[in-house]
Amino acid sequence: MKATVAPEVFQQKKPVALARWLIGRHLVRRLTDGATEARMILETEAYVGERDLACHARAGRTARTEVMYGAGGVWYVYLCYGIHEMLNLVVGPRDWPAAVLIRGVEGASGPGRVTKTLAIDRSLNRAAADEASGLWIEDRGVRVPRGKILATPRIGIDYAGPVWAAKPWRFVLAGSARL
DNA sequence: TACTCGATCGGA
DNA sequence: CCGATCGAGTAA
Repeated sequence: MKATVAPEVFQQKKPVALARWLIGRHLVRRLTDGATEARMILETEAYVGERDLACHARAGRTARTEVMYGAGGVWYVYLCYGIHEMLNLVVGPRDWPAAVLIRGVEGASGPGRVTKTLAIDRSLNRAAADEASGLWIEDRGVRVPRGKILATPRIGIDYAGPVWAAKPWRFVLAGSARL
């Protein structure tokens, strides 16, 4: 079983639920030589709207965050620490900024490693999550029991303050990453 | 235009 | 524990 996930799925106003649901789905990349590589998603984080002080959209609409204000189903890729490309999937309806950070896939733990491993960079920013862009999500029928998905606070966002830093919006397939 | 600080990682 | 490395956001 293999099915590209339709963009509408990511337009639901449920970033946290979508972040959890993405665990067990596959991130699929088509390389320049035409070959495709699919890796199961093992770790994600949800960033939820302008109120969420950990979310880039806390600053409102800017050149960088504009992509998050579009309808879900497109990629938001940005450079972090001047070194690492971070891959996010924009989620939620139009004018409601939210995204899910892909923090880990099979064989690559950590957001910077995910992008490096799959040759993902800012050229994919604002691109649709479909086969035409060369990077998309598939549901290959893997069933992940709810109890196998752990929820923890998000990583590296202490600047957001104790309330937002404590939100359990990071999801990890049990045993696939450190807590 | 100047300055600050990262949704991280690898090496000491 | 620390340095790398650069662009977005903010203040001026």
